Amino acid sequence: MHIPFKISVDHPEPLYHQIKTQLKEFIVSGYLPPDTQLPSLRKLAKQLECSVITIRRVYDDLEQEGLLSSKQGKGTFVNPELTVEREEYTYDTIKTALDNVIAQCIRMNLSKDETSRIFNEVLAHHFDH
Amino acid sequence: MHIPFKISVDHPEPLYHQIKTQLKEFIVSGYLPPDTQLPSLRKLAKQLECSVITIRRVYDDLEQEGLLSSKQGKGTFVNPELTVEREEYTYDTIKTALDNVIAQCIRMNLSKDETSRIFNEVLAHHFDH
DNA sequence: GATAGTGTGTATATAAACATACACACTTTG
DNA sequence: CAAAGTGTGTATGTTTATATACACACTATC
Repeated sequence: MHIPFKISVDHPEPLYHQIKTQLKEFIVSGYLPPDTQLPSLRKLAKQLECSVITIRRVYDDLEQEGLLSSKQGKGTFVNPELTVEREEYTYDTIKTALDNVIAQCIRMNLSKDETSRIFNEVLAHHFDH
Repeated sequence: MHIPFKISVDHPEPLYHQIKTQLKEFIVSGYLPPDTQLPSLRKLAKQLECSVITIRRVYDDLEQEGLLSSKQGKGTFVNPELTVEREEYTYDTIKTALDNVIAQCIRMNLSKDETSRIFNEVLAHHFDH
């Protein structure tokens, strides 16, 4: 299957971290429900144009955190017994991200109204098409 | 002088990049106007609890980009001849940041209304106190 | 003029991120 | 059953980020 990752090598954040964060979001949101089979290490590495080790790091980390379950010869699945506080995780994640952006706006002397204007512009662009 | 950097070692982004980005924002916004003297390498390294090399990298990079001007024995200053398209830079920077957060919201299946609600909550918290 | 403080040049070292490669054990497919 | 595909173990190597250290040239202060 193809997962719509949005990865950038120009991003200052390490690749493995970008992939891990997004994969986690797909899982927690329910986009990838429990028992869903993920692409193999080699397939995802190829899709995202990176090495198998990088993907392996992501899958290992998320297995440690209980989100994934891997079996040799079979593949890697979203943990069937996964239970997450979806709303809490979602809220905390987005709140933290917005906190950082708004701190950025303040550093750049952007007014509250300007901030809202840009936000609503970007929001409309993402949702109304 | 003391600059209100917001740096986190837990952040997945390299230190030098966090510092560079924020310093650039302070300059472009006018918070640090042209001809302002910045803290010395050693002072800022001490303030931010990192090595001189890291700060040097930031100052060197921003000097390459024309935002800073360094002179041996004197110090580092915001380039007196700095001209930036403040509004364009500000808009592009914030738009990109919000683009990424809203992509995150979509990955997590957050609705448009929920997204707006959290945004306005965080915005109020930053501006109304 | 001596001292303190400034940036600049340079070196060594460690840790993290990532690539490439090989081999093995296990499972699935034809 | 052989081949293809899966995760697991392991190794080597390169690049990036960062730390620590030293020395030098220049400027400012007392």
